[in-house]
Amino acid sequence: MGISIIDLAKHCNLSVSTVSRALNNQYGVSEKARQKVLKAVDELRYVPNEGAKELVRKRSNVIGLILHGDDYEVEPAFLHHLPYINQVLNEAGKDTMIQTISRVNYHSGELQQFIQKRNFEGCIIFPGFLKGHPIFDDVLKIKTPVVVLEEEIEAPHCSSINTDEILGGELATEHLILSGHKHIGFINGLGFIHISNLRFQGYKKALEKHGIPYNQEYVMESNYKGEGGAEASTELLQRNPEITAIFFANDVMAMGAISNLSKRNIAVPQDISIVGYDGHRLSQFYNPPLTTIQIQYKEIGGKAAHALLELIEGRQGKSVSIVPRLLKRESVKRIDY
Amino acid sequence: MGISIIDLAKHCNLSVSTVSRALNNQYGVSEKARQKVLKAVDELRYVPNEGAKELVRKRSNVIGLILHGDDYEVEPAFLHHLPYINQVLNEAGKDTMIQTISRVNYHSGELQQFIQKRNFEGCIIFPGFLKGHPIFDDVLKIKTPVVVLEEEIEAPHCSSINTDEILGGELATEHLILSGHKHIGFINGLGFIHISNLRFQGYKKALEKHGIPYNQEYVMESNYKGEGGAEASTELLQRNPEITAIFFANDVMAMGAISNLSKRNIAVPQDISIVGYDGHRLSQFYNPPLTTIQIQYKEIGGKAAHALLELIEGRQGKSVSIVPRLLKRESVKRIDY
DNA sequence: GTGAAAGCGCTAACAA
DNA sequence: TTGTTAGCGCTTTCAC
Repeated sequence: MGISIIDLAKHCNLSVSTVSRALNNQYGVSEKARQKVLKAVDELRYVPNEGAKELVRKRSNVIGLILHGDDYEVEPAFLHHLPYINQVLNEAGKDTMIQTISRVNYHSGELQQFIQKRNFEGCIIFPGFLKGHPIFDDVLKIKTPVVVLEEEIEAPHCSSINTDEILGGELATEHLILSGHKHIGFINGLGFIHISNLRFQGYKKALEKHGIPYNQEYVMESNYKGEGGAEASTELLQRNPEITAIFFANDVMAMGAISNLSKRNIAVPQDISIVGYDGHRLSQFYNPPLTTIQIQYKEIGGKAAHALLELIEGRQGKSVSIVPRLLKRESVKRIDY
Repeated sequence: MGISIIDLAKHCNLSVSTVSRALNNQYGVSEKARQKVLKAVDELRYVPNEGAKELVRKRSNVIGLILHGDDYEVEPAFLHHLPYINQVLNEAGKDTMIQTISRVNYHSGELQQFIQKRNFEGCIIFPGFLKGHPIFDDVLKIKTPVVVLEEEIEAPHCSSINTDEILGGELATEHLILSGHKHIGFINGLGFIHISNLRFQGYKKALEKHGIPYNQEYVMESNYKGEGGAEASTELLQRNPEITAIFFANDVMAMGAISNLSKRNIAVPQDISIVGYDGHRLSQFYNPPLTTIQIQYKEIGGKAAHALLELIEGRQGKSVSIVPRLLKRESVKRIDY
């Protein structure tokens, strides 16, 4: 293990405490001593051991990033936020540690263990844990600051950052309505996932706002996967040939559906209009470029990181709502009636 | 800070060292004492402080994951490997810490600093740093085990995991040739990125193997982005209308191109055949499903993690080559001539 | 302005 | 089998 503060002190003919003070920019160090220390740091390539600091200071400067670790066949949602969050935290001088937690085999208390083990100053729980997952009970039991992404939580030591999913569903559906569509299908993701319900609510809200009767026949539940989108849309259109547009609860299902429709010579947007949800990086290069709802990953990441920093400073938790944007592209056709 | 080993010892009427031994499953502890300790751990919810262990053991159990941190407009390549690597490492009992390092403003010695600061047992350098980046010089200067992804490096304390990119380029091009294409364009990514050259070599190798003369006019360099792929393919086809197939050095450019061609009523694969590279998760749901070269992210991640674990155990570094696979889908048309 | 010394939580000699 | 103690690298009283 490299050289320690003791080596540094010897090299400078100073006491350890003086060196420590110089290193931490504290008062009560002569300019001469300070310079001597700084010079020695350079010469000896001294790097302070954060672990040792942590032990005495009782704060670690480490943030735990809690990801689910079950299967990555489906693109894990956390990947979109991760780099942005990490970058902001790093810039604020925090180090980040990834903790993979099982969605299925979680045992109560696991979160606390991870926090204590590495003495996390706070943590961020990434999307992927279902509402009602025991990890959220554990979050309420502790006092360590926690920021939860894409999930509501209320406690003084917690903040949550949520996209306004209802608005997202509404924007998507309304865009279809304003483009002249009357018979609009909705293919939702898994019903037990919270955001599915919100996006669904948005769909209904838009219909109502524009005086279009809600038809249960036009709604199907799928699985957020490409194949699922393809199957569901096939069935939906077969049963309801009058449908001219479909809103999918995520981009992947929308893509799966378009790809599949195309094989059967049903063209988008000529024969049917499609709106996705997520604003996936590749959606703009889809064929046709996909109209979708943009989730603001960078904004969410930044706000999440700052919210955590605030909690660590001692401020009260809050709930932040992020406004999604409609990205108008080419998968929707304007129709006259 | 929770309860310490001293509290535990008092609670058990045992000495700290006995408790420590019991906790670490060491010999020389009576069954009775061990049980007493284990029970107390449960009751008091004792969680050992890893930082303190680290200090005395001089090994941290922490792996540094080195990511670049400059811009994430383009999907960062590291995201694909990250969850797999992290999962294997976590399962092996290692914790992982993310360190974001600038590609542009790197100053020599930065890597060592990060390693010493948190006492990393080893680190993994993710793709994104160019060949010749000063971080690789630093890697050679240290003795801490390092695994480098998608970059060659040779030293006893280093291992590197590389996709056989030449083979990838060859497979892609050969598939086109075997489908009857003679005039095959290649749209490469940025020339100063190492993998670009390798994929290009693979392209030439396949041509040569099948006796098709290499035509420099058929090759263009773009930027790995969707718009770039669109522009380059437009120009390429304009200048060389006899081209019937294009191999793109990544999926995103291929998608950008297809989307753009489609607007101009050039259909894939009817009018032109396309092969991408990467095996992006969404490529199978593209319209049409994209024929591409699958990079084995999971395999690479797993091998990288294990390679690092081996280095930490004291074994010599090695270089692992991963074989990419051709995913035959529907963006290539078989033509007769 | 500086130094001596205690102590953070833990492991690992060494003694008993 | 158990206990005592030194010490990992650092910060922080408390004297001087």
